[in-house]
Amino acid sequence: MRVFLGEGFVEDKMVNWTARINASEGTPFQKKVWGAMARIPRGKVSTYGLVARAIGKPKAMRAVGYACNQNPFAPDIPCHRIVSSDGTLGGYAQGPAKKRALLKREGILVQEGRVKEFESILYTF
DNA sequence: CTATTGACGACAT
DNA sequence: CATGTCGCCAATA
Repeated sequence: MRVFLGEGFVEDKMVNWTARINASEGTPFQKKVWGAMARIPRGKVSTYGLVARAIGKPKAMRAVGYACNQNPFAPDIPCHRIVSSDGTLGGYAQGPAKKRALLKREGILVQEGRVKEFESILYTF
């Protein structure tokens, strides 16, 4: 099944976020980031750089981080599943403990600041 | 317009 | 493994 921009998952259910994202206050760039993030399934993680690549702006990983920080749909649009390129946790608006808790609830463990089995659960779009 | 700020990343040391 | 540097980009002041 092909997954389109704007579609994603809440829990395990596929949801189309397009209308809500478009109606939000975000800038065009932020809306693209949120739409891409929404596709990351439960149990997987991705990275700031991969999201940047997925929206056609491969060098905008820092700006992606900023857009994550502004995500008004968290945690349904799962910005907590975005981690750093080396598998370390990266930041979170509500603090690293919250990010770890959300991931743990999805079966993703963070040990010594690094996502367990990072390479094998990486979502690359 | 310029300057500054970040939930970054690649590379050097 | 741990820092530091530099490049990059969107948002903001």
